[in-house]
Amino acid sequence: MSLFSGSLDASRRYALVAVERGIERVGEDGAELLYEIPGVMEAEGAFQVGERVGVPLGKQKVGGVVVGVGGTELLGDIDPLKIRMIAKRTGAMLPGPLVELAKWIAGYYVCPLGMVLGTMVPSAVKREIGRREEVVLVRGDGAAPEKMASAVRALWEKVLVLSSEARTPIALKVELGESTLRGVNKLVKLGLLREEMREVIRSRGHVVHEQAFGGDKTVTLSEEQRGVVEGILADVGAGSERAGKFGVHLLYGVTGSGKTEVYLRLIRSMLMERADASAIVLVPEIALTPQASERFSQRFADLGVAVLHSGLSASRRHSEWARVASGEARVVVGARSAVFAPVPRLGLVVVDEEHDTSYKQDQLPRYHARDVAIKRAQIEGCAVVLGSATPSLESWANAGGERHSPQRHRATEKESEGERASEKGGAGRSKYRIWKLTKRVGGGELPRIKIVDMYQERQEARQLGLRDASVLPTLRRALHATLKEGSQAILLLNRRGFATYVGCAGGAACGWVLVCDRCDARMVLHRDASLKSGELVRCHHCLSECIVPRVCPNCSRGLVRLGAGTQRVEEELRPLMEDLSLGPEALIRVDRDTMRTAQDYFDALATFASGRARLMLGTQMIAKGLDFPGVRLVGVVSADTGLNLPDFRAGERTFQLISQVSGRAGRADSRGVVIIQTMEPQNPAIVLAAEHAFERFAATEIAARRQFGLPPAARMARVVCRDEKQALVRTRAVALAEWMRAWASRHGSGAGGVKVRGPAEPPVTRIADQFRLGIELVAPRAGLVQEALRAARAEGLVKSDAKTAVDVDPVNLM
DNA sequence: AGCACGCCGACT
DNA sequence: GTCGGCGTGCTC
Repeated sequence: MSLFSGSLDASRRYALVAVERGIERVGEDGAELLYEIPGVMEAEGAFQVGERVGVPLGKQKVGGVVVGVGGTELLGDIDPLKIRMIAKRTGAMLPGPLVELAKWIAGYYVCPLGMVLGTMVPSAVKREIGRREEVVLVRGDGAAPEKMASAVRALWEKVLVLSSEARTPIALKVELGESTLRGVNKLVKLGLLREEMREVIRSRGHVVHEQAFGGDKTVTLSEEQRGVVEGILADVGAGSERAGKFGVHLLYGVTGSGKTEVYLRLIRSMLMERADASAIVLVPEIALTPQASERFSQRFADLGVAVLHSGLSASRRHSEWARVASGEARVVVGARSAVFAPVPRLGLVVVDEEHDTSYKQDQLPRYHARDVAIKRAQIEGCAVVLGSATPSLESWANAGGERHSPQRHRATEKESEGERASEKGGAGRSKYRIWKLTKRVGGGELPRIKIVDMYQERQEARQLGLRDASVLPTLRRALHATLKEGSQAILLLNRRGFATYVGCAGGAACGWVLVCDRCDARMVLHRDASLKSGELVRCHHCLSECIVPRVCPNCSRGLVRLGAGTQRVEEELRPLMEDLSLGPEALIRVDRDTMRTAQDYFDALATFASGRARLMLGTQMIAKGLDFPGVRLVGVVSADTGLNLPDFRAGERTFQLISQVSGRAGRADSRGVVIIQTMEPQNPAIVLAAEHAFERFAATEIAARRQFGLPPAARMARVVCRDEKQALVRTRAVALAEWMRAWASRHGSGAGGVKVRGPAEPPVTRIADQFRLGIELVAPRAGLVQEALRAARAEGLVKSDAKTAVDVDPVNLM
């Protein structure tokens, strides 16, 4: 407590601080706490909104961000005696627009402001990792004395030619061409140079070695690319007074059509035009490959590039953050959280592979980086470019993609026009501008995609004596031929482990299946050479592991290992590699089990790029990112893994995954081949993906979503209640759903209002001993959904605690 | 995150 | 009557 507390002094300064650890009261105001600014701190420099501070909260000290500064008027009805002093200025600072963005996120995703601000600051920055004080030399005010040794005078003359910025003694020595510090020290003694302390972020931590991939070649743009670049620049108002206008641009370009080159040109133009501006490029984490980062680093070496990938050490992360904040690095390339890069002024945002679901954070705050990027661009007044070969249906609908479609279906035409008018407030104008790249650069053709029916193929396999094979005859023959001719192949199976489950050999007669004792899910069998048994089962939900029993605990029969994951396919293909006289290194498996660190992943990609590996087998990790010119064949071992999920986006996901992985096959000089194994050869998601018919897929899918009142035709939020006691979840979920329905009927139900669905059991009803029940809110406008959630929160029915999860715009149905 | 507060069951 | 279990709410 201050010595002077009690005597209210109008000259006191206060700061509203949003503390990082959850203060529940969410809402327009009241969630932040008021602290007094100590006079001595203010004297060092005025406090600003966005400054990160340490404050006492109860008995501990916590971090928080200043969201308001003022005098006694901030006190309101708070007892002045309760107000404590800010304990520390951390030196970290969020630019004003980021604080505004945080407020929007807190409102939109219905979570505490402090939590949002807390996630905007990387933990390496909070923990001040790599922060050091070092001595630097600056030119003093004193004049050179009359009497000076000639060598010293000569040195001083050299110093006067240099710029006046501060340097470390060593740096100065090197710059002056001296071999020792002797001369520099002499100048300090004479008072010509003055010592000062400076704070630096030193990162000595290891940097992930980035293999050379041939680097960046400046290419000439195709007609199409040039049209897009010029069109977007014109829309942004480049070259005019109003350069820097907000606008969302959806760049829909087939795989290999050179979207990246378009981003590069746009960034160059925007940053040359506005010398104080920076650009942010978001990519899915897994696509943040050395190849991609090298391309940006080389092209923008003059502007400074910060690449934020998961392989960075904490100190490096901190120093990159500082470089971005200072404007030293004006191009930021990173995954989801890079949308919070503290650039001094934003000139352009690019969201590559905008449909990618990894942009949605699955923990609090559950934000979608693409949508946050759009909001940030709106706040800062700049353009956003969303790029994809398979745009999310949300973005496609926002861009009015259906109307631009050349093969619009006559059947849906009338309906969609009518609906759109009401959806877009009657104007019928699209929120985003759409730009298309329809041709591959260099004139390459899209790969030929062949669908094979797994029922038929299995029969053939049995005749050939291939029992329980996952890679069936057609794909097997193509793989054999491809490897034999010296080309490379990629095989996708979106399932880790060896077998998807373990069951009783008695089959239906017994029915026993090995399930997790803490979750309502089957356990996945993984081979593990380090164990005596050579295998274990793991729950992919709670990560618990156990040893496989020898016999069925129910009936003592033997056990069978059913369903194939990447490990089993790897084992199945080893003999094929040997047949072709290829060594073990020719086949690499890329999934979360083999790729523990970013370095492992980069090494694997480098091995494949070098041609030492000929076949890359993996999960969706291998579906995006790199271009490997040697790849002639892409195989999808089972297109059905995602198709049968109880998620209304299952078809969309499958379409995207097939399109993405197909894009890896064949480039400029040779047409690639893609073989898709499926049990549902008639499924539209697969058939249309095979025909490269995104626009037709989107049109039919959006029509279906509209019919069922699902996104993008509506907006959705989910609330999942969790509890150890099943009865308690039910009570809470039912109470919440009933309250929501009552609220909805009071606030205009029917087509224009909020619809409440559930409570309903999610696909996995129990995870880590927590029973779960979900409630869905659906409304034509996002604002309505939030209004409903906020009202429920005000009632105390919804909290962001361990027992409740609120997810606005969910991308997977948890 | 801690920690005080308070409501309810078990025991001196 | 009191002790202490833990579930709930507050921290400027």
